[in-house]
Amino acid sequence: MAEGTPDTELMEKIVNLCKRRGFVFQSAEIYGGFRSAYDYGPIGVLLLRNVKDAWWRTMVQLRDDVVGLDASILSPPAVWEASGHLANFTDPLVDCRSCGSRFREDHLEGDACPNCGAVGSFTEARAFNLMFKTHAGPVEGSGHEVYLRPETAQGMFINFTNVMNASRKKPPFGIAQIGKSFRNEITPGNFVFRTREFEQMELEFFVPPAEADQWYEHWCEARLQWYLDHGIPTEKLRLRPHDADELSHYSSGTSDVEFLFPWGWGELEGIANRGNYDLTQHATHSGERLEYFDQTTNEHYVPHVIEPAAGATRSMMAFLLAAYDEEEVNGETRTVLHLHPRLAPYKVAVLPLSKKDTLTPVAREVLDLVKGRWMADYDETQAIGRRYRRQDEIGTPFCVTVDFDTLEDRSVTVRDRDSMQQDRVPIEGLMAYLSERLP
RNA sequence: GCGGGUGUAGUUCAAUGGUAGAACAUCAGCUUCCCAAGCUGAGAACGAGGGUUCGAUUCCCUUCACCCGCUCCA
Repeated sequence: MAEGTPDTELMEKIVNLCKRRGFVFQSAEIYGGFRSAYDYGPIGVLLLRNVKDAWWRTMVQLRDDVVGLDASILSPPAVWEASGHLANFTDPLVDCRSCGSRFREDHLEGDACPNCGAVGSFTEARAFNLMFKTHAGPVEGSGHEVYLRPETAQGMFINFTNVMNASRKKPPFGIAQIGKSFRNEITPGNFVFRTREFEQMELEFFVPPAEADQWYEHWCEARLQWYLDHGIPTEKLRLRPHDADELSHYSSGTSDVEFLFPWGWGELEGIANRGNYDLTQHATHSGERLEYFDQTTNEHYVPHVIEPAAGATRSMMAFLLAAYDEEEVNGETRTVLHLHPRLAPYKVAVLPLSKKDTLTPVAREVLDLVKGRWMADYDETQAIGRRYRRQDEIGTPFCVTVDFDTLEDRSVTVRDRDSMQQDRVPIEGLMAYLSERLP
């Protein structure tokens, strides 16, 4: 597929699969649907959770210099005044009175409408703030306004000293958070790629100012590698440094991790060198000192921040797209998700060869054995081949089949999703067999 | 929000101003059944609201949603 040519066929297949098998549903579908909101079904919630768990494992569990946080979604205006979001997180929009087209004022060059060519036809610019505003308490009015956070990052900044004191960490160290954020996007779209309610996986990594550049490089490499390690092929992934005129108001350097979606390259994650902007802003506005005192040099300093900020929901979509495959098997098409085992919704499916009562007790015994350790599915309806296909379609790495020989030899057939190879394994050795092959 | 397109079972498609068909999928039954097998049977749809009409899934209006552009950035 040539770059820039939308592969709508693949997109439709993924959207259908999501609906059919229970990954993703349109929100409020029975009421005609609610724009830009999606519900994650029985399989989708597992996949999304596995993406988040994989991130947390890499970023928190396996590091001794990162701790976690779960900050509130509702927050007072002061936070967003300090962060700059009230002033800067807006799009100045103008309409052309002549043809009705709408543009961002800061993207226009000159006074003539790019659409119809009318000169001087623009309305006054209206500031469109992307933050959702609501009211706390019983009285609606100014003074009771609160915002839904448009990013999780500010939670880490305003808890900087709390976390540092409680965890006894010192720079370089990071605070990680996974959670929902909300942006009143003018134009959501591309399925779950851009939605008004979405989930982020963010790290704020606080470093001595002199080390900022090297940590920025570190995180760019580390984050790119994370996607490769979890199954995104190298030709569909790239790191793209921002041009100077693309940089956010706070950033002195930003690179995006981008995935080649069916409609073109799209951002999965932004890694930003934010300098000391955030801590300085909050220190100024709150009057609190947000600094670190280095005992070895006897100096106070405001740490610089490197921020890898990833989208959980759009990453999930990227993993789905990358894993999707159709293979010819005996003249039939096999739809299979080659998901990384860590991300697969179910790790194991237990399939009694026949629905006959004689096999059910053993099959249940095997299921009970496995499900204490891994998410497992159980399927006994219709032909065995069909059941293999069902599991292939949702990316289950291993199918365990209980047959009539099992009653005699206490062994089961374990079938590998990718190679379609089968091994005969004693039930007593099944957990050890699977442990060698599953995370 | 603007321009263009599209809304019919779970999915993909038919047909029609007068009782909406199919395929695949799903469910039940039969089959000692290891790669979407076969046979029998079942459930299941005109996005929502209004109008025109004796009668609207079909024509008109409104609305909601999706897709393609403008835009956006996790």
